[in-house]
This record gives sequence, structure tokens and C-alpha cells, in this order.
Amino acid sequence: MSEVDLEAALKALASERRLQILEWLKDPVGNFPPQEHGDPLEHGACNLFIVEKLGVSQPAGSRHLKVLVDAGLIIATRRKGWTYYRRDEAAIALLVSHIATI
Amino acid sequence: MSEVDLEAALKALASERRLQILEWLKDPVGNFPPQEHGDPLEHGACNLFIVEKLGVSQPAGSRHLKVLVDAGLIIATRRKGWTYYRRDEAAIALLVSHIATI
DNA sequence: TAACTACATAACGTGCTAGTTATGTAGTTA
DNA sequence: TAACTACATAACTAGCACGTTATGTAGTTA
Repeated sequence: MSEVDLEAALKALASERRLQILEWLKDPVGNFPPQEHGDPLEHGACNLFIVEKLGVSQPAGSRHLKVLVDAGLIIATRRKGWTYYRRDEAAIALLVSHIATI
Repeated sequence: MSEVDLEAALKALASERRLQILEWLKDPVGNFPPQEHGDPLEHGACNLFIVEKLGVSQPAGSRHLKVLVDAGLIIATRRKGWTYYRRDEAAIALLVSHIATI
């Protein structure tokens, strides 16, 4: 994400649930159950855990995650049939620096 | 605005038109015609000028301004029948500092 | 007071967002 | 191969955002 679409990124952030997801992903180990496979520190938290913790249906949860992925704020990793999500700290920092010029 | 409602502020920012308004208000003198009354540096730009430059109807323009006012990002001043808007730099800086912790 | 002006409010249409349940599909496991 | 699992997609609904035109209203000016 070299070019920042400020409006798109702000729309992605302007949601209580998605802010919540980003917050949880700061500490995947502390915020989610232990994962059998997939290192939470390396790849992030499992889709299923995030969706369940959100308390919405699976499609609704997956869509929120997709919005964050499309905005370049989190990174998805598929592994062994599961999908893990982690924050893209570099992209978030870049976005924050852009927002700071508002 | 001591308490920051992050979601509400982000929703206010997540609009091309409102980002545009905030940008214009950085330099009211440069971005708008000279005003008969109301110092643009002290009170900001006149509602009419902003709405016209947005290129939308008067009610639509006024609503965008109201969203920004309600989010605490700009300050409205009524004077002699006109309403002027200026950035609330302190509030914006505070908001940016909160966003930086996302 | 009367007319005008600036802005707000009302009423309405349209498209997007976010939720749901149902179903499809690709990859994993037995 | 067959069954299962994780996730995506489809189809639908409800609510909100944003635009419009029409109208109301408060403050200013003559």
C-alpha cells in the first residue's frame, strides 16, 4: 500500500466492530484461545475465533475482516484450511501519518 | 471535546466532501472569495462559499458542515446573519493523537 | 413594518452498509 | 474416494447516508 486512499481507509476504520478487531489483534495471544496450528504471533488470530468473539454470524464477521484486508490494514494468511489475520503495522503507521495531516 | 468518540469522529472524516472542507479551511483566505464581513482568519469561511465550492445543494452542504460541527472538528460562528466555520485545531490534534493509538 | 437573505427543516428517492439464513466450494482428513 | 470443515457467496431485509426540491424561520436591512 504505497498509495493511501484516505477516504477508503477511514471508512474501513469507521466501525465499532472493526476498531474492536484491530484492538484485539494487538494481542492475539491474550485475546483469543490457544491455536492448535498457526503461530498467533507470526500469522495472527484465526478467523473462527475473531468471528465468534465479535458475536455476529460467520458471513458478517468474514465481511468485516475482508473490509480491513481490502483497506490494507490487516494481512490474511491461509494455512492448513484455516485463515489467520494479523495487523499490518507498517500500513497502519503509514495511514496514521496521513491522517495526521488532515 | 474532552471525551473522544472515535467511531463518530471517524465516520465524520470518512467522506471525500468533508475531508475537502477540512482541507479548504486550512487556508480560508486562499480558498474562498474575500468576505465583506467576518474575518476569515478569525471566524473562518462563510457557509455560502463552502456550499457553493462543494457543488451540492444548500441543504446537502449545510448537513456536511453540521456533521463536522457535531463531531467537534470545526467551530461555527454566527454573525450578522452569516455563519462562519473554522477548524478546531485543538480538537483535530486530539483526535489525531487518539487515532495514532489504533 | 415589510421585504429580503441565510440557513434550517421536511419530505422524499436511491444507494450503500450490515445483519440474517441458505447454499456453494475448496482444501483437509480419514 | 468420501466426509468433513472452513470459509465464501447468494439472496434477502432493515437502517442509515447523501442527494434532491420545497418550505419554514429567524435575523437583517430598507
